[in-house]
Amino acid sequence: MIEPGDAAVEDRGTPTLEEVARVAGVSRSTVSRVINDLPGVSGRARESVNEAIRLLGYVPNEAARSLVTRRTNSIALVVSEPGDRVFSDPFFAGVLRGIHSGLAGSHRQLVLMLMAEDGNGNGNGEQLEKYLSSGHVDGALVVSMHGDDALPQRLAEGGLPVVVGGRPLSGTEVPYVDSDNFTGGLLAARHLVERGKRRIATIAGPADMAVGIDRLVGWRRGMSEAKLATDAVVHSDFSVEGGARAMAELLDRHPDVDAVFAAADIVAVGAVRELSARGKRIPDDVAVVGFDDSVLATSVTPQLTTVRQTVEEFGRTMTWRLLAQLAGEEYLPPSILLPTELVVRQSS
Amino acid sequence: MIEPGDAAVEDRGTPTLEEVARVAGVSRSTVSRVINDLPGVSGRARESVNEAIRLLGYVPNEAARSLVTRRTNSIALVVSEPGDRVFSDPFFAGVLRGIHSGLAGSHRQLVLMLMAEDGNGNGNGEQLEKYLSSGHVDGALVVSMHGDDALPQRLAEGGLPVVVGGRPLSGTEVPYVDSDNFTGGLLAARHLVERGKRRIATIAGPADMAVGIDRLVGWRRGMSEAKLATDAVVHSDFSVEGGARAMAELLDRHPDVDAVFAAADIVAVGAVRELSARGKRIPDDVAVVGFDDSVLATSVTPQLTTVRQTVEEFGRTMTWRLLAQLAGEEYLPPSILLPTELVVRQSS
DNA sequence: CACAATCTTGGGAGCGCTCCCAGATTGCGG
DNA sequence: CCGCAATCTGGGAGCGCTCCCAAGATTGTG
Repeated sequence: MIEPGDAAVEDRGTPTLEEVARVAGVSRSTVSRVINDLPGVSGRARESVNEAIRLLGYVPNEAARSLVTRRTNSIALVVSEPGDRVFSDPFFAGVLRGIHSGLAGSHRQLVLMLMAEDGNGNGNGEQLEKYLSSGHVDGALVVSMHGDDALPQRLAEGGLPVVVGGRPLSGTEVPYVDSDNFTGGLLAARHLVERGKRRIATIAGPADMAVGIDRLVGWRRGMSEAKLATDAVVHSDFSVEGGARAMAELLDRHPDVDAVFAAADIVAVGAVRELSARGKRIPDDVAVVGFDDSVLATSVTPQLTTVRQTVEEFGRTMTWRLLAQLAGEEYLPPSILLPTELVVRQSS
Repeated sequence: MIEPGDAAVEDRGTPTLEEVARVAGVSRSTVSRVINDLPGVSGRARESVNEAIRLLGYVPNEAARSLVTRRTNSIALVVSEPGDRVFSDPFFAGVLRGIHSGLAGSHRQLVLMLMAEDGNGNGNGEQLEKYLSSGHVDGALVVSMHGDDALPQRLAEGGLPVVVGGRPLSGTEVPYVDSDNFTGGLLAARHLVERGKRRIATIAGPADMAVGIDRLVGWRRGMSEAKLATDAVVHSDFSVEGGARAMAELLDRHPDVDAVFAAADIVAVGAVRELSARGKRIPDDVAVVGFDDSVLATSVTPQLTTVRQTVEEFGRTMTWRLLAQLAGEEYLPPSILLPTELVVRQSS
């Protein structure tokens, strides 16, 4: 029996593979095999190695390992937003939780990188790109790209496995994960039609983001199905104020509006506020449908009918896709759409 | 002049120090000196090395460097919350932004680690602790510890530089950064007294968090100064509903309350909602003061008088403290309190 | 019982870098 | 013109690990 205090065990700094080998009475190679769970080790050897590891509190030196394997066991999460907006967004919180849960058990670390501008228009994008493409991480998850930033494309071309969250605007080879925003918009429109509404407006998201476009297009499809006009459209950013402003504009331009599909719950909240301010009853005068099914949906009065997307699954799926690619799996889907579903509450 | 395409430059994979040396016509050592900005290199040598680096697109291999220097150039951000709550919290978003900005130019990466439980009560805390104390990161920032988790203490004892965000409940040697919550509470109380209020209540934060206790104690101090009673106290979690419930309880128990200091804006929002529901006018019947000066403060009606804490500075200060410690600076303050100030708006 | 096939094991080489030390070069006063 | 310090440069060793290959141990088979 080996005990701490044995001459063989005594030691100064962090234990190395070599010392584990000495204590276990085997060679470096054998210890390495045990650690990496490789075959070709007798039960006896395996046991004494594990015992020695426990005894010494040995933890492999990642740097040394990384140096030879050319893997870093870390992946980057690139967030290309000023930070404030993203991080206070419940959507992002859910995605992050999903990523974390998707990473559990994979023995990989998450390196967080914000793409920021320093106020002089100088971003850290170049530096970030260099870092990412230099083998510091095994892969990257990129979320909330606006417009058609070609960063993911360039990274992928540089040989780095990349998965994008949210459909990129410009067609690209880079795999992405997204909610089925089109179907979500479609469901919202159909639902409002079924409710007997005929003058259905929408407050769409930003016109330069796929998430805005896709939901709008889905809504249009639903309207066309019912042979209804699709002219009551206003774009807004994702904020309460934006939603309120957009609602006001809609009411001014189309006083006969009897329903509105807002591209996000937060926008719907603004719309509800404006409607209430104008004395419109919800849903009788104007029905409202949101998108996201975030906490907001159930914390306003009336509670929102909304299109649910499973944000946590979003993050988990991105992670899964990336890890699968890293593992060299074949026939992986280039992109993945996650289902959305309608949740009916009081506002419609 | 060296050109890409020269025989000396041609190459297969990622360039190494050695190749840069060859191209530049100097030795490994000289290149290393240039890269690490060490003295003792002639201008001529330095130039040709830089030229070669540019030419080859050389980026140092962090693993190799880390292996010998025993530094990783990365620090951990440990968040010990279920994730959802923290990440959707604007406070945390600001802190994260501050950390990021504090890290800018330091050439260090942020490794994000969530302390999560898997629903069976099994956390990843042990694994996380092992990882952190095994030299995978140079230091750690730990935020939102609840109660008196001894993780930071243990990490610090293990030799890892640690800075905690928010005063730990139990006394500890670990340096921390916090807002001056005591003074914040004091300012709020004094302000309400000055406004002529005499029956001033408080909705305090959780009794097991320093942030809750300190603000409460500050309020008590302010009340004592004015010789006012400090019995109208109710604790609440940081949520709108909690705030509303707490306000209801206060009104039931002390119908004569004419002012309330809420330990957070989000709680104040709940209080405002409850007050409005009961037909109380703000600030005439009951004045309200919040804490944080988050976006909430200005997005409710009436806009909140609140105690401002500079969240971004919070994160930046944590980072600074950690980096300074890593740099071996002496006479560093064990803990740092950031000033809070009163922002008067409509609710008081 | 000899020999092949299989399973285990150990040692060497080398990943790309930093750091130390010794050697080469230069400057300058005696 | 030499000596000695100051400046600059190069090579070796080694960080802790993985991976390859050869050698040893064990088992099976004619």
